[in-house]
Amino acid sequence: MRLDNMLLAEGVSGPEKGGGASAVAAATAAVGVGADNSIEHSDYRAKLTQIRQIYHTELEKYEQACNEFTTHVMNLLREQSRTRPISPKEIERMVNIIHRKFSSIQMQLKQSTCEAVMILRSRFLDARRKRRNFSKQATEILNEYFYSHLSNPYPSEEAKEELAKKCAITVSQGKGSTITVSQVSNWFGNKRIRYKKNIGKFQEEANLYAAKTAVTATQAVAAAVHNSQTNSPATPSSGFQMKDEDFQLDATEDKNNLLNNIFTGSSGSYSLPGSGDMFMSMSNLNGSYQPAQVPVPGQTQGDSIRHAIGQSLGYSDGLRGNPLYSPHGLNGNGGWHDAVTPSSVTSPIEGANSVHSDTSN
DNA sequence: AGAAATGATTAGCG
DNA sequence: CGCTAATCATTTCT
Repeated sequence: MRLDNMLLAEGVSGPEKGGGASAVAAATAAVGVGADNSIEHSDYRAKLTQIRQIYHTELEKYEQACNEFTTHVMNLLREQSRTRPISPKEIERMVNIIHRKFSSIQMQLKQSTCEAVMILRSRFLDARRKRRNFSKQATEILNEYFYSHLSNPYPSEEAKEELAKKCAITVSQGKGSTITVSQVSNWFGNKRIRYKKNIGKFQEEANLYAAKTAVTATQAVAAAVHNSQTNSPATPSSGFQMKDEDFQLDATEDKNNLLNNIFTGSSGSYSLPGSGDMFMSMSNLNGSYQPAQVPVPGQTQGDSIRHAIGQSLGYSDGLRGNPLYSPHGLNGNGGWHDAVTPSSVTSPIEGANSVHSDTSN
């Protein structure tokens, strides 16, 4: 019978109580379709054993009830046999009827148990229902990679593995700690899409991570800042028609915010090790940088700071791919080419334009 | 409570 | 098979 097989496969039926461990192991093995589900197993196991227990107790109850009922009927028949003759055949027939009734009830039990297991399984396997956000550190690592490879954010298999490992290591504090390669792939898929869809929204993040990866070489920065005033390294001028206006339109506001955030260190837990030096340099470069609530004519000041950063930090891969500072790898069609098409952008870039909802002013 | 963020899944494409 | 785009379901933020 199919239900029996099913239950057996799930480890619900099969070995009677006592052999639980092996049964559960079999069950988890059966459930473990993939390979990467050694997490949260305990939860599933607990639920499964619960189901198993219920199933067995119910089954036992039914059996007992069946026996009791048959003996009861037998007694009745025996009593009746005094008043009228009852053939053994008739008795057998009765017993059969009773047994059939009870077995049908058992079928129902099995079926509902099966259903419960299926539900449990689907719940368990459908990770969407058990989504855990990655830890701060993990997303940080992933973001770092993403923004430092913004021109081509497609990590190779090895890179994915490494990232997964790195995330797992830094996260090793408790639940949901292991991040698999496919999770890394998912993350990058989501990130690419979402970044592309609304670049403006990610501007702050992009700059933050760009700066972050950049500060790992603060000395170089300091050195670069001094003689970068007249250099122009940051725009390779590769026939790319990404107009700066696109960014300026939607980014001026963000720019100021993020700059404030970066340099005041007010954005959460982010701290910039060498920010003091950098800030000083920047301030000197553009003359007047007011820390907090700038009245926001923004453009000039933001631009100068932008250039200062772009020039001083332009060596890094991260900034090369950063839309604020240089043409990024996104083409108009939505592709992520770093080989740029000569001089024909067939469609205006939607992602950047669509951001400014208020065209007035 | 509702919106936003986010990880996972799915269909479709090359 | 890996990617994109759309979508789902859950978590986190407001």
